[in-house]
Amino acid sequence: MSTSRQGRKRGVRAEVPITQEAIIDAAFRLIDERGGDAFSMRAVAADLGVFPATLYWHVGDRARLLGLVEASWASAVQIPEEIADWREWCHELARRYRARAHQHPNVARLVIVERARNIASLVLPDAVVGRLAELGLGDDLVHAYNSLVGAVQGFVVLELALIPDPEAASMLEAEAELRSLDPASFPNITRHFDALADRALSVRWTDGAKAPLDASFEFLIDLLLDGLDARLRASAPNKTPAKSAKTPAKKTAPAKKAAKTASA
Amino acid sequence: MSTSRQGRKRGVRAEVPITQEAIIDAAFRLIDERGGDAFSMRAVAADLGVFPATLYWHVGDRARLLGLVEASWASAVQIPEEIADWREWCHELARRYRARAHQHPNVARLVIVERARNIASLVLPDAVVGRLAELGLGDDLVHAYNSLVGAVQGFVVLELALIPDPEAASMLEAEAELRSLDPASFPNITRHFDALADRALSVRWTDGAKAPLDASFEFLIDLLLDGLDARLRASAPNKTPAKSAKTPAKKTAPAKKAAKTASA
DNA sequence: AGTCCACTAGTACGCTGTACAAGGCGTTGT
DNA sequence: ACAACGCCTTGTACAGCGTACTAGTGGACT
Repeated sequence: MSTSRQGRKRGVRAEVPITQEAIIDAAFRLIDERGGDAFSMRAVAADLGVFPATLYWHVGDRARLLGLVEASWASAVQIPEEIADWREWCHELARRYRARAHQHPNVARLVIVERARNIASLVLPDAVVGRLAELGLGDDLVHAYNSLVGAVQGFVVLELALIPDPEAASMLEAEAELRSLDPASFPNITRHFDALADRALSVRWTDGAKAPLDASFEFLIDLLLDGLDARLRASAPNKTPAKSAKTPAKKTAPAKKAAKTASA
Repeated sequence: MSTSRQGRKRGVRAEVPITQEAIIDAAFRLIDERGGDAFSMRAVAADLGVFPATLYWHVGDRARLLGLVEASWASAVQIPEEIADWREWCHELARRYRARAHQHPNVARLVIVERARNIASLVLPDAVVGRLAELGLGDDLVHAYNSLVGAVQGFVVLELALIPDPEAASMLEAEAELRSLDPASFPNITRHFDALADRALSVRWTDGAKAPLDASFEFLIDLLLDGLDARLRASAPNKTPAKSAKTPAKKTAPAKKAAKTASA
C-alpha cells in the first residue's frame, strides 16, 4: 500500500499532490480493506507516504476525517426518483441505504454510529422528511421520521456489528458455545434453535456482512410501512394522499416503478 | 476516586480485596460518571489503587471487561411478569430496556454496539423468542424477532449517540449551524424545522440522554406491534393466540397490567 | 517447616492522537 | 532582480493507551 518511503527533503512537496480528496480516499480504502481497527491517522499517512501532521493540515483531526469519510460513503446512495407510491419509495430508499452499507461494511460500521455531524449527511434526511410531509401526518411527522430512520439505521448497525473478533478459531468457538446452550437456562432459544441459528441477532456466529439478514430487513420495513399506512387510513379514511398500496402484507413485492409523475 | 496511592510492597495483598465484581463495579462507575472516553484499563486500575496488570489477572483484557459490564448493565432490566397480552408484554419490555439505557447512557452507548458476546446477555433474547413463539408465526419467527430487537436496540443506540463532542460551545455552534441551513439545499428540513428542531434524529443538537425521544419511541413500538398484529390477523383471522388488543392506534396506551394468567 | 500458589508491584514495548518547531519551495510584491 | 511571505511538509515530541513480562510477598496447605 505505502507508495513511497520517506526520502524527501524537509519542505519539498510530495510527488503526487496531497489533497483533501486523496486523503479521504486513502482513509476510505484503508477502512474498507483492512477494517476499522486498522484505521489511524498514522496508517492513512503511511499509505500516502507522508507524515501524520500533513493530514492535520489538510483535513483536521480524526473526527473530522471520519466525518468526511461518512459523507463520501453516504453520497453514493441515490434518492429514488419516479416512484409515485410513498411506500415503495421508502422501501426502495431503505434498500439502497442498506445495500450501500453492505457494499462497504467496515466503513459503515464506523460511520453510522460515530456520526460526526456534517451537513453533507443531511440530504437523505431531507428527502425522507419531504416524502413523509406529503402524507399529512401532522404532529406525528417527526415521530414517523424518527421511527423509520431509527429502525432502518439501527437494524443495519446491529446487523453489521462484529461478533467477537476476526479470528477464525473464535468463530467456531462461538458457534460451539451457542450450540451447547443449557436448555434449562435458555429454553426458548434452544427449542427453536434451528430456526434461529446464525440468523437471529444475538444467536449467530457469522458476521452480518457475510451472512446478511435480507429477509428480516424486508420484514421489518413491511412492518413499519404497514403500521404507518394503517395509521393514515384510520385518521383519514377516505382521502388518498398518494397512490395507496392495496396489498398490505405480501412481502417480496417487486419494485416495479410506478409510472412517472414524481415530485408533485 | 482513587482510594489509595501506590505505597505497598511488592507482593502484598491490597487492603480491600480486588475481586472481579469490584473491578466490574469500578469500570461501570467510571464509564457512567466520566463517560466512555474516560474508560481505560489504566483508569479503572487507578480508581482501585492498583496496577493495570491486576485487572488482567482477574478479568482478562478490555473486551472481556466490557462484556462483563454489559452483563451487569443488562441484568437490571427485568422481564415483565403477569402480562397476558403479548403486545403489552413486548411494549413493556421495550420500555424497560430503553429506560435502563437512559439510566446509564454512557454505559449503554459503549455496550450495545460493541456487544462483546457473553452468555449472560441472552436472557432477554430468550424471553422475546419465547413470547413470539406462542404466536404461531412459523417461518416468520426469526424475522419478527430480528425486527423487534433490531429496531428497539437500534433506535436506542441512535437516540443516545453523541452529537459532536461534549463541549458546551460546540453545542451552540451545532444549533446555529442547523438553524441556518440553506433552504435551497434542504427545503424540507427548513420548511418543517419547527417540528423537527432538536427532536429529529439528524436534526438535533442536544444529546439523546438529555433530550429523550420518548414519543417517537412509543410511536415506533406501536408501529411495529400494529404491523405484527395485522400480519397475525391476516394469516389466521379467527384464532386469537392471546388476548387480542382491539385498539390498534391509540397511542399513549396506559400500561395497565392485564390480569394474571401469564406463562401458559 | 517447607512448599506452593494466588496475587500484586513494577517495567517495558509498540501503538495511538496531536501539538509544535523547522525548513524548503512557489508565488507574489516591489 | 531580489526579497519576503505563506503554503505545505518533514521531523520531533509528549502523554496516554493495551497488554505482555518479570519479580517477589504473603497466606494456605502438606
